[in-house]
This record gives sequence, C-alpha cells and structure tokens, in this order.
Amino acid sequence: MSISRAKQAPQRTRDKLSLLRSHPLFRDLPGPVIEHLGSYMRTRRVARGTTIFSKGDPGTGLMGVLAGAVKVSVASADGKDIVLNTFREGDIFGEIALLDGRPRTADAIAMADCELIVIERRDFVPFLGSHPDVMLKFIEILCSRLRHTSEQVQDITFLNLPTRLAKTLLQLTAGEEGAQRKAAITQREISQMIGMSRESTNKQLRAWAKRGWIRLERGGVGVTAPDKLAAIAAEGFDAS
Amino acid sequence: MSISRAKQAPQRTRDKLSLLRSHPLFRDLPGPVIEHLGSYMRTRRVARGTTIFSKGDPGTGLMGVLAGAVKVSVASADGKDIVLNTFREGDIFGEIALLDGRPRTADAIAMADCELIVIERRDFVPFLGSHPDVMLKFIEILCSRLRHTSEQVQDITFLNLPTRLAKTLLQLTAGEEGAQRKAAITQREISQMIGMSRESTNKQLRAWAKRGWIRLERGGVGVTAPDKLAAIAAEGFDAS
DNA sequence: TTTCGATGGTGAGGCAGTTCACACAGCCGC
DNA sequence: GCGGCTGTGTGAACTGCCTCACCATCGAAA
Repeated sequence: MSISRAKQAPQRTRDKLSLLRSHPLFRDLPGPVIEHLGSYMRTRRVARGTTIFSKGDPGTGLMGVLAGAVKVSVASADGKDIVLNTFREGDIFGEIALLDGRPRTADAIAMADCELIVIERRDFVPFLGSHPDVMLKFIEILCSRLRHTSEQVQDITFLNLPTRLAKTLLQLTAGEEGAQRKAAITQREISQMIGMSRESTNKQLRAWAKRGWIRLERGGVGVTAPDKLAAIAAEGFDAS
Repeated sequence: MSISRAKQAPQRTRDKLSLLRSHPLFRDLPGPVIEHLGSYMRTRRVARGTTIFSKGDPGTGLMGVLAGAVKVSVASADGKDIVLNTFREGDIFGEIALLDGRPRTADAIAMADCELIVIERRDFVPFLGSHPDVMLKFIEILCSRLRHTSEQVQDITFLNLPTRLAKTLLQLTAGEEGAQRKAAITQREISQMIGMSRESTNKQLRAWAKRGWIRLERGGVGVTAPDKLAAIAAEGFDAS
C-alpha cells in the first residue's frame, strides 16, 4: 500500500515506435514515415536526479518520455529553484529549442529513473519542413504550453499558498481516481512547483494530514479527500 | 519637452498593406498573396481604455497594431490585474486563439488610442494551411512568447520590487536611447506589469526620482540614469 | 464653472511567508 | 552496521509587501 519508490527500475511499457504510433503528434502519419523517424531516434536511460539538459545548452533536439518523469526548472542566483513544467510517460518536451534553434532556457532533470527518446534537431527540422501537418500539431502544443505558463503567472500572482498547493496536489494525482490518488514526489519538489519555501509547504501539508485530507509518506503524498482540496482550490482560501 | 499624452489622435504612420509588406511574418510572400490577405483585413480604431477583446470570448482572429499600444491582462476575482504582455506599433497579438481556436484566456485593452487590423480566423486558417512558411514564422513567434512568459514566471518568483521595476522601466524606454528615454504609462499600469501594488510601486518610483535617476510626470516616466537602473536590475538589489 | 473620475502621494499597521536554526528519521553505499 | 545524505518536522524571529485610509491634483465632461 505504500507509494511506489521513484528509485525503482523504470518499466519499459512501450518502445520507441509504439510511442510514435500512439502519440497525437505522429499517429496520423503513414507507417513508412514513422519508421523513418524512428531510425533517427536514440533512446537514453537516465537515473533519478540526472540533469538531462541545462540552461544555456545549445538545443540539440526533441525529447520524449518513454518511462519515468521529468521536471523542467530554473535556478535563481541564490540557489532557489522553480519548476516550470513536469512531464511523464507519453509526453514530449524540449520542443522550444528544437523549433527555434536557440539555447535552452531551463534545466531538465529526471524526477525518477527515466527512459527517454531523443531526436536531433538536424534530423528533425528537415522532416518538419516537408510535413506541414506535423507543424500544425506543434503549433497546438506550443499554444497549450503558452496557456499553461500564463496560468502559472496568474496562479503565482493571485493565489496564496494553500490554494496553489491544493491545486497542485489535485493535478499531481489526477488520472488516479478512486481511493488510490497518490503521487511519488518530495515535498521540496512540491514547494518548487508552487514557488514557495519548503518549510511553509511542509506546514500546510501537515495541517491537512492532521485533518485526514491527505496522507504523507517519505517521498510521496496521497490525497484522501479530493473534494476538500478542490474546495480550497476554488474558493481561494482555507474555509475548513 | 513633456511626455506626449496618450490621448492624442493616433498617427497613421503606415497603412495595412505596408504593415504586411514590412512585417517579418509576411514580407517574404509574393505581392499578389499579400494583396489577397489585405483584402481580408479590416481596420478598427479604438480609444484608449477600450476593451478590444475579453477573456472567454471566442477567438475570432489575429490582431495587428498599426498605431498605439495594447496591453493583454487578466483580472483576479478581487479586482486585481496583471499584465501578461504589451504590444506596440508593428506587433501582432491574439495569435493563440487564432491558431488553436479556443477561447481567449485574457483581456486586451488599448493603452492609448489605437488603430488595429483584424484578420478573421475563418479567412486566415485556410490561408495558413497552404503556407507552411508562414506556419514556421508563427512557430517562431510562439516560441518567443513562451520564452517571454517563462521569464515572467522567473522574475515574479525570484526578483523583488526594485529589481522588477528597474527592469520594466528599461524595457519600456528601450529603443529611445539618448537623453529622451521616456514612456507614456500610468503608475497603476506599471504596477500591474510587475505584479505589485500601486502604492509600493509609487514609493519606489519616488525614491528614484528623488535621487534624480528618473523623472515623473502625470501619465509618464522618463529614465535619466539608465545605468543606475541597469545595475539594480542586474544585482537584484538596490545597491545605491 | 463645477463636478467628478482618474491619477499620484503618503503613512500606519498587519500578516503571509521567509529565513534560520535546529532535530530526527529512513535509506544507501561501503 | 556505520557514516552520511536526503527527506521531513518545527518554532522563533524577521520582513517585504499589502491593505487601508486618507488627501491633492489634473483633466475632461457636464
């Protein structure tokens, strides 16, 4: 019943080609094109904590998550971190540097042991030029990223700690409806996602755990009363 | 010598077709195509303070600024506003809703009397489908928007009031090098751009005005010591 | 000319969240 | 089985910024 440890060996639930075939970006492409693309892809296994790429790196290519989870974050001068986005199995990331060829503006770090696929820019850009339908898919992705990031700006400026935390916990455990809504994540990572200090985050989590709304374990959180958290996320304050 | 009032009639410095011909998005297109596009465009004059579109509106199309300035902002439940982006002559905006067809996620408001061009989505999307080179340009725009917005996230989480204010003042007055670095903007709008209260913003501005680094007028700011502000923007604190 | 909304200016007081200083538990590698 | 690192728990002190409550001024509209 305990939250599965992130340090487990990643399960290879799907291979390169099956990711391509099932991914919305590529699934409408004819079979030979997919195999062609697949021949350009490398896979890369990284352990939890590994830096996949760093801010300032030349953007070498597009990354996809076969297994595991990745966070994209930036560090401030005095060592604080803020998480801009997280990606899990089936997601792709790093498309900005892929598309505009400029240096990466953030770090990507494995939150768990991961298996990734990589397509180099020099291979992908020519392909893209001859596939306007794929360009359209990328435009959609960029638009949704933009909507996500501006929502983050709003959350940071308008919402207080409990509200942001409730919202984030629900997002983290979404897709696991039922009694088993849990996420394998450290409290420090949660605090970086909501842009607050680890200490403040911990205190709020404890308060909710004491009320029985969530369960805390080392390296994980389980949400037992999603309705309570949803109320806080909606109301903007802790109307317990 | 005073800062020009925003309420002046907008100067029509360029017409629709000349905007198209000189804009990076379209300037590589053949003449007939530009004229074709031009036939789909309407122009729209709006007075300062006018809401150009609102959050939740169906995204009807792409907007371009022929003259004036526009801010894109969102309001919180309790009446606070945060500015996500500003646009001036030659810029285009509203491309997210244009491209993905979903509702607008923010309000657009004229910061000065404006002359705008509008291209309807129903006219533009078919055109886009047959012009992959324009799609690529849009991809570039989206990427730069994304870089801008994530920088905003970083600024909000890492920087304090003086730093953000200095940075914003420099940006507002960039492009006007020399003795005449000034911007026509209210202090309330500045405070919304940096995500701080009007009062705090005013106090910091006054402090700098007292030191002679900036000049304050009703509805405008002039930067007289850009180097001092640049130092604050870089150091992250007010090392006067 | 009067009125009224929008803009700018200012101080007192409060509070959400940070910072710092710890303590303690699990887990990993050797 | 022993360090050492990572993750968690907790309180006290501090502080940057907000909120509130004003007032003054300007410009435009009535």
